[in-house]
Amino acid sequence: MLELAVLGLLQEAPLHGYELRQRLKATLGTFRAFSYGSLYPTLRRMQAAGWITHDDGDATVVADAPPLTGRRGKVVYKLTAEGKERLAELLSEAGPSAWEDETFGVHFAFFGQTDPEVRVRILEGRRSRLEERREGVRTSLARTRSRLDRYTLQLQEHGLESVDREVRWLTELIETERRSARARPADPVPPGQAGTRPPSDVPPPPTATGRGAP
Amino acid sequence: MLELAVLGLLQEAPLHGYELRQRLKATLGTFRAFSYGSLYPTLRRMQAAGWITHDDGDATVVADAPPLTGRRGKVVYKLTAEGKERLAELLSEAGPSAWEDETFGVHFAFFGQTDPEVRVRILEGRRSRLEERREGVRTSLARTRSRLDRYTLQLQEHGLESVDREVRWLTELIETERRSARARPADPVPPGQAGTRPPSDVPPPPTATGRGAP
DNA sequence: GTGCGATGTATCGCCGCGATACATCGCGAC
DNA sequence: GTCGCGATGTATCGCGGCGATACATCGCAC
Repeated sequence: MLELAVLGLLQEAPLHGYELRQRLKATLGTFRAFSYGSLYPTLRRMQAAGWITHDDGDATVVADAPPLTGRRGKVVYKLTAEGKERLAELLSEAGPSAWEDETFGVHFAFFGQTDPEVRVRILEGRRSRLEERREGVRTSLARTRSRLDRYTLQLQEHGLESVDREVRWLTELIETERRSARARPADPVPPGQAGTRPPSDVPPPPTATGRGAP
Repeated sequence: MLELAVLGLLQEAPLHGYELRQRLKATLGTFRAFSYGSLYPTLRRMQAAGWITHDDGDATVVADAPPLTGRRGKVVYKLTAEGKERLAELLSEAGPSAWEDETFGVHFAFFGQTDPEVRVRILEGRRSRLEERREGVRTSLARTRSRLDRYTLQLQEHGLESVDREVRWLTELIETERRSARARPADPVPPGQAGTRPPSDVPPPPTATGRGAP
């Protein structure tokens, strides 16, 4: 989760912890926090796994600075070759691990680096996931509606409408993806491995954000 | 968090673990899971704290059943007097602890047992919280819009619209609360302590759910 | 020249989640 | 009539994220 986010961000440019967190907030802030309390341990884990290296800048340069004060240099992280492989692997995943509530946002944020085929499959997966849930809530709501507290009901209905909204959003996105896939054929994974391609040239931006009737 | 949810549910009726979880899903399912992995430890903690007791039903009744098979009776939990006090205390809180993302839903779900004054303050607190966040995202979006990836942008905008939607929802709810407060005066906390009252008679249900233009 | 807010690295304890294990019960298929 | 299966029921474990917190440096304003 955080792992994917970090790999995705470092793919674009080497960063140090603080900056990483800023980007995290800027990119995913609407729905996810990612405090240092998870970031640093994750970085440690990833380094141990060999996905990233820390090219720790100062420290060596200012080697004659008072070592007792614990002179701390910025620790700049960047991807290793294995890290890039790992990223490609994560980005090519199109299963539940990509469309569950907690993960979907992160995967979506890096759609720019994701294979078009995978994009569609993830979007569809999430949509049917949400549709399932919606049906569940709807029926359980129909059964218990009368017995329910006024506020509980209101909460339920607000949640239901949120889900509805996201389903509509996803449907729009899927259609857009389909359209640009049709406009750009000769893409159905000709060479060996899929998902490893970084380009992901943005398709003709179709004016985005269906500004229609909300 | 879970603590409040459990207290709130047990206030309505004694329940055992499994049932408790069902209710939890039914009441908050749209936005919160609450697996057994948190439920049982919480129940344990709450019992240790003295908020609840388990009137474990069977086990004693069928005392002659083979004890080696570990005959397990349903464990029915119910509130103690201290538990009721604790619940009242939690329900009377109208600070950030009541309107943050994770907590708001639970507090709202038990608005039926909450003092009308507190209800309004929580709703307003949440609303300004969301408005703050919205402003933050909006400006940061305005600054970086051009540099942003197509998908990141889309994600951001969808998030922003979600926040907008919730703000509108809250505004509606606040107005409704205000209206029923005006219709039912002589309520501004006449006796000693506030928030301790369980009645919370539902105000004249104003046909709910603004079925207007969505 | 001093204080304060942004930058920067890091840890700690808490809490919730998903997976899993295991036992019982009621019911329909065969 | 029994066999299995899905619902009911209690419980644990490890993982990962969160908020609070600590502490150090830097640049700038007053």
